[in-house]
Formats: sequence, structure tokens, C-alpha cells
Amino acid sequence: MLLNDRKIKILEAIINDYIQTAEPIGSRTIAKKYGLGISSATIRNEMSDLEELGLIIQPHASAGRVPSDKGYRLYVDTLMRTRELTPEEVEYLRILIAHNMNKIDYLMQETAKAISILTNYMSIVTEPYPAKTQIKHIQLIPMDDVSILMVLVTNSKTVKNHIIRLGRVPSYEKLLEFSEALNHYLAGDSVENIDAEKVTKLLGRFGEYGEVLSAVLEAVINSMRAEDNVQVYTSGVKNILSMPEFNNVGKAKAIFQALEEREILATLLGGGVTDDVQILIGAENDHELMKDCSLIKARYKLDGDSYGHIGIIGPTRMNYVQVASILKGIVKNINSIVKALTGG
Amino acid sequence: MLLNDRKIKILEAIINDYIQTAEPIGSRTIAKKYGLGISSATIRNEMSDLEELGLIIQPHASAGRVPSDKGYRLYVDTLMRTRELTPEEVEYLRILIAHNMNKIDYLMQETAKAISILTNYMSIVTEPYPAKTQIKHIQLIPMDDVSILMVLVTNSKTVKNHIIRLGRVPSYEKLLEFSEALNHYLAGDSVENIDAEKVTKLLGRFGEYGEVLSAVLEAVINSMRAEDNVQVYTSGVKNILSMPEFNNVGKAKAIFQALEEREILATLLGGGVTDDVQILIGAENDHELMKDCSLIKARYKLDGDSYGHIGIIGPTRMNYVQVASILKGIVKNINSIVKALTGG
DNA sequence: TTTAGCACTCGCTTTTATCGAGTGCTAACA
DNA sequence: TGTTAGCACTCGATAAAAGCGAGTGCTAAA
Repeated sequence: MLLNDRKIKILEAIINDYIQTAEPIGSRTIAKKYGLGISSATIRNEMSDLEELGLIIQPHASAGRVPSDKGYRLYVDTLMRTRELTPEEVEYLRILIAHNMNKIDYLMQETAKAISILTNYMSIVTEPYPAKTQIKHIQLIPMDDVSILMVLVTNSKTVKNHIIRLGRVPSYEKLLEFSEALNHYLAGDSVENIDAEKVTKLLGRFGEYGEVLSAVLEAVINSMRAEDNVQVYTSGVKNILSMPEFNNVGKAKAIFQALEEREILATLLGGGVTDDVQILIGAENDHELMKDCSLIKARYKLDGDSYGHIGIIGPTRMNYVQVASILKGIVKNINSIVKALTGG
Repeated sequence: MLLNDRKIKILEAIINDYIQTAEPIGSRTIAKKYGLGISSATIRNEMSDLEELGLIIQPHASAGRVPSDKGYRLYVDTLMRTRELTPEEVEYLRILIAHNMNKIDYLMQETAKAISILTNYMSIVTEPYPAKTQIKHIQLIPMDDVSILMVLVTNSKTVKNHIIRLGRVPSYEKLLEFSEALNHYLAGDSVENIDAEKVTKLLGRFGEYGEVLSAVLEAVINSMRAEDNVQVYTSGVKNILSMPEFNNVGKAKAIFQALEEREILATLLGGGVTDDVQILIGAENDHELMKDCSLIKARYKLDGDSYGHIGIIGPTRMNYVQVASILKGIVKNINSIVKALTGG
């Protein structure tokens, strides 16, 4: 069956209307609201075809039609056009993100908040995955009698604090010496590049403090290890409750349960390797609970090879054009925003 | 009207039953379930008195009785007895909190999570308020061409990262020199003790870098400033949806909205100056949205004078004995748990 | 003072009735 | 051959009516 121009127009009308109203659309509504110049009877015939093609669904016999996942898929793949953010919007974004800038740990949290404010959906943002991130600076700082603090600055501007417990803590001077040696040997490396040779060299130099050194190295590797224990920030969770599709508390609760688990969020976001914005509609998501939701995600890149993920969760009925546009704009601009904020 | 022993027993029965079932209790239920040795008719008479005293309420004419805020208040003030945590429970707590210990920033988050797991309510935990906290160590670390990272370790084991933008960044050696001077003059001080004299001394020593120094001092003061911008961690938000009283999404949404605002949470927790566990029942809370909720809060203390707050939010129908016992146990033990974890 | 008995209340659930948006089909029309 | 007006039909949603039953308050007897 041919998907002619008229069918496409009708499908678009149904999707756009449903995104707005969350109500099934009838043929008469389309005829009246969208001036296609054809009668409701003709539209009925076309709708019947669209349903046969699996693009729309009739929730029950005496109701209008609703887009199916497949319908959204077609729409997303071939019909919708994202738009560029205007300079004003980018500036607004910058302001939102910059809001608390001198607390570096808030950066991603603010980004998540900005997205949920802009889209009215729930957003998920991961820290940059540190696997390929380079070590920029390591500093050991005394904490108390039995532990020291390792501060690790990466070239993607993230800061990691890691407490290391030791039997006995070296003197401050010794810690400084350590720090310098570590920087000398490790700065510019990603965690993948810390090999036996380097470790041996370091061990040679600090033989008497071998125990300390290996604890520190372990901490470094731990802090920089890949995707599994990266921080995940969410924002706008409350927006989920505003969606008519979660009007019954049971469903909402199930989703909330899932979204409070760091691992589930990480899994949802992970796996996407392309650089473009990816859209997963309803059942296309791995997670059963997400079958009424869509996820729009993208990879953002900061300086160097470091990158993280941003995702936006809404109902399948979400405003794909708006959200995809915003997300595209964010991943395009985030690096320069962060750069401008932190300098360098 | 006298509140004799029998009335109290009946009130207790009503409260305990209602905490469990969330259903209004009738006289017959009490007669059957709680062997008070009197008939339902007698209980009815007593209940009528209790209602007149404002301790219980009849939601509508043909329903059983439900405790009023005043009833809970009486219960909480004079009837209930909290219990000590068993060593096993303390140990369990320790394990929950310790779970991610070498990431210091997770400590309070883990504490919040532990509480929500133990109580099945929502928990709120603030960082220690830094006002009276002492500076233990300051370290300046180069970040990039235009900014440096200040790491501040306090005697309550918290670590603060603060990025400082500068026109030009001093050399690493210079930063070390700075750090040492700062430590020399400021270590052991709380932010209140940084006075003009100290600043002048420092300025004298680093005249040529006056600009840098004042930026750093500003950052220190900023990081240590009082209660207003302290981190607040929450956990178990999903538990709110499990409560029958939030079965309608509108109410749940209102609460969620409020609980996503850091400031509101901070205000809720703040203001309690006593050292004991405080219980605010229903409308006793300032916030309109909380009128169906109770808040149980307490102040915890870490080493030195630093302290923070822990709160637990549940329905007015919450299990006060359990929650108050757990909270008491936590604030009693948290200092030693943290100490054991970080050493010193 | 306590309790059995009973009439009464009123929210909740179930049943029945009504409404109307939307469909599919048919037949006429361009 | 494609389009449209007309119409019977479907079925969820809403409203109205009926019945149920937990719980009460009151009375009178123990």
C-alpha cells in the first residue's frame, strides 16, 4: 500500500495533535482543524489504511486514532526536522548552566536542571566517562592520622576526590614530593596508559613507600575507571507526574523506582555509540518499564577524548522536534560553554 | 473530662491500628482485635469522649475513627517509648553507610539512602553546616590557564572543591607556597575567625599577588558560609508514592515539586535548635504542603562543633516509634561511624 | 456502669440508563 | 475511479439509581 503525500499529511496531523492533547484524534477533528481540503469520510478511509500499515492505533472501537510506536518512528526518521538553537537560546542555556559555576561538582547537575527546565521532561546527565580522560594533575593532601585525600583533576575539568586509608601517613613534605613525582610520570596519561613499566619506575623511586604508592595508584585507577560507576545526575523527576499517561500512581511508582537506581539509568544511557541524537521510542527501550516512554539521548564531548551522555525521558507522545533540537544544541555547545566558564 | 487508663488504651489501639492499616477503626474491631475485656458499646462511649477531646476524628458519619494531629501529639509526647538500636542494627547501619566510603562526597548520600532503606520513608540529610567547622587544610592546585582549584578539608571530614578564575595563574611552586602560607595562618580557624588582622598579615606577605589572595580568601569564606547553600541529599522519594494518602497524583505532584527544591528542604530542616529528636505532626509543619505529612528530625554532630540535620518525611500516620528510634540511633552513632571509617 | 439490641446514616460498590464521539459501510456523485 | 453525504452501529465515559454494610448513637435492661 502506497504511503502517498495525503496519508503522510494525515499522519503528521495525528501525531502533532496527539502530542499536544494526549487525546485520540477523530477524522472530523482532522478535517476541521487541519485544512487538508478533503472530507472526514475520505480521511476515514486513509486512516483505515494507516492503521492497516501499523502506523496508528485505535484504542477501542468508538475512539479516534493514536500514533503507534511505528508511527512515531516513521515521523522521527523521515518527517520531522530539528532546528538550530538561536543565539538567544544558547545564551540562556549558558546562563542556566553557569549559575553555580565555581562549584565544579554542580556543573552536570546544573546542566540536567537546565534541560528539564527547557523541555519540561526529565533529564539524565552523566559525568564524562573517565576512561579516555587524561590526568591533568594529581595532588595528595593530608586528611588525618590514618588517611590522605587524593585530588585528581582531569583535562575534561572534572575533579575527583578520593580518600585513601593508610597504615601510617607520610609527612606533608613527602606527600608533596609524591604528588610531584606522580604528576611527572602520569600527567597527560589516560588510565589505559598506566602500564607496568610506569609503575615499576615509580616503585623504584619510592621504594620505601611502596605501600602508599600502590594505594594511590589503585585509587587513581579506581577514580578513572570506565563507565560503571560514574555519577549520574537527574532533574525534573516531578515532570513525570504531570504526564497524563502516568495518572495512575502504580505506573508512576514503577518508573520512579527504576529511575532512582543509578545502574538502570546508566544502562539506559550507555550503549549508544553514534555521535548523533538517538531516539528510542516506547518498546524500543530495553527496559520493560519504559514501554510507554521515549528516550532521546546523545553523547556530548568535552576537550580531549572525554565524553558523557545526556538523556531526556518523556512519554512516547513527547515533543520530539523540540527535545531533539534542544539536545542537539546542547551537545553542540556544551564544550564551548564549559570552556568559557572554566577558561582554557 | 478525665483521660483515664482505658481511654488511653483505646487511643493507643486506634493509633497503632491506623498506622498499620491506614483505615478508620471501628469499635467492634477494637473489641475483637485488642483484648481490653470490654464490649464494643463501651468502647463506643469512650470513643465518643475521645472525639470530644479532639484526639480522634470521624472522617464521616458511618465510618470508624482516625487519630487527629492532636491525638498523635499526645501519643508522641506521652505514650510512645523509643528503643535503643541493637548492636546488630548499628552494625548494619555502618555497613550501609560505609558502602562507598572512599568517595567522601557520597557519605551523606549513603546515609540518606540507609535511612530510607531502614524506614521506608523519605529521608533528607544535610552536609555538616560549615559555619563553625574548622579549616584543616587548604590546597591550591593548578587547573588550566586561567583558573585554579582550591581544595578545602575541614575537621568534620568534608572536602570542598572550589574553582577560582584568575587573570593569570601563578606557577605551581608559587601555588604551593601560597597553600603553605594559608595553612599556616588559617588552619584550625573557623570562618568566623578570619578577621582583618589575619588578612592584613597575609596580604603583607603576598603583596604582589594580592589579587590572587583575595580571590582565594573569598572562595574560602564562600565555601564555609553558613546554612544557606549547604548540600542537601534526599533518598527514598519513591516511598512517598507508596503511601495511600498520596494515591491521587495531584497531591503527590505538589509534594514532589516542593521536595525538589533545595531551599524548601533546608528550611524544613532548619530552625530546630534542640539536641533531641523533634517531631512535627501534620499542620505543625510550616509548609502548607506538609499538612498531611509528619517530619521527624534531629541534629547530628561530628567532631568539633560541626553539625548537620537529618529529617524523615512520612505520612502523619507514620510509625513514630520505629522512625524515632532509628533516627536517635543514627545521630548517636554517626560520629563514631564516620570516625571509624575515615580514621582519626 | 456495662452491655445487648436496634434503628439510622452514609460512603462505597454495583447496576442500569443515557449520551455522544467516532467508525465503517453504502450509495450517489463528479 | 476517487470523493463525499448519510446513516446505522459500537462502545467507552458519564450520570443516575439501587443495594450493601460497616459503624454509630440511643435506649433499655442487667
